[in-house]
Amino acid sequence: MFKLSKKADYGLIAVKHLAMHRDQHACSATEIAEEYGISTMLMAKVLQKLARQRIVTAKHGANGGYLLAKEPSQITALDVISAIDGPVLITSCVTSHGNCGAADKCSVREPLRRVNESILSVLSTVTISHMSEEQHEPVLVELQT
Amino acid sequence: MFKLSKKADYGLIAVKHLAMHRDQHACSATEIAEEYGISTMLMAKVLQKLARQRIVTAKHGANGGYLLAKEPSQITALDVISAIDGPVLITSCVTSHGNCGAADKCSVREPLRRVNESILSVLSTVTISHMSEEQHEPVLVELQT
DNA sequence: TTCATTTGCGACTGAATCGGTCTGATATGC
DNA sequence: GCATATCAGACCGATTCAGTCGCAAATGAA
Repeated sequence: MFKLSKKADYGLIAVKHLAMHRDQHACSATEIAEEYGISTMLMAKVLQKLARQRIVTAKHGANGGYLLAKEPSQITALDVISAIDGPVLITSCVTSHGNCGAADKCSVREPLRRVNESILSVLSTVTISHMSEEQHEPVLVELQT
Repeated sequence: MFKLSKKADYGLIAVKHLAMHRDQHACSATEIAEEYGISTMLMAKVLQKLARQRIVTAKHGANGGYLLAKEPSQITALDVISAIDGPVLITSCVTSHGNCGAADKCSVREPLRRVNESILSVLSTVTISHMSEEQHEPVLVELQT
């Protein structure tokens, strides 16, 4: 529980890799997968999802591969994670079409919604360029308790 | 992914319920379960885990039940969640006995560790009394990017 | 002291999710 | 035309999760 899926994990690795190698050649799924010892098939799938959400752009054909579609500072961890795993919702109650049967009785829905907001805020504060930098300046995130 | 388990969810509901009924009688698992339309068996299991982690205290026997072991302001969401689901780790890499095979190659481990810290910080800032109050004062959480 | 009530704990099951694979189609450069 | 890539969806096995059951132990009340 409360864990990133491996696919999302691989997505972050891939995007960071692309960020470090940009303005160079396009990186193929195979290239990235081998670099980090990850299954080629799986990495390909992850990159496809990232491409569909326009986080990376794909170049078909020989010597093709993937390139970042935006500046690393414009891509947040949340972008990558939700591109791969769908929207980040810490409880099933929080979903737009509230399907939680006990919704009317549930007393923790609203507080959890606020916790969810805070986590989204954390994830969208961290960008790929943050993840590549060495220095780590603290940032303050406002949290509605 | 990135979702609270239902058990953790129920745990928060139960603890909040106990917070609202404290200084009254001890609440049995059955009582709480029925109040929110949750399986009695499952709620009992959840409360047992909370008792084992000394978040609630159990009273055996007839008219027994559970009571909060601490002040609601001293119980954080993180306490409840990790009592039920174990430590909160957003990736398997982050664990103490780093079992991630590609650990040495993995370039996102350190950044994700910091994101994990931030989430822990959010979860441990929100207390049960916060979740019971109506007013929601913003709190600033420091986030190491 | 007997009995109903309630917690404690581990084993178990069915369902859902997840990691990972395979196949085939399509696009592109040489 | 062929090798190299991406694209899309079906597919499977393993793990995890929600929920159940049975039995033991503690406690209060009759």
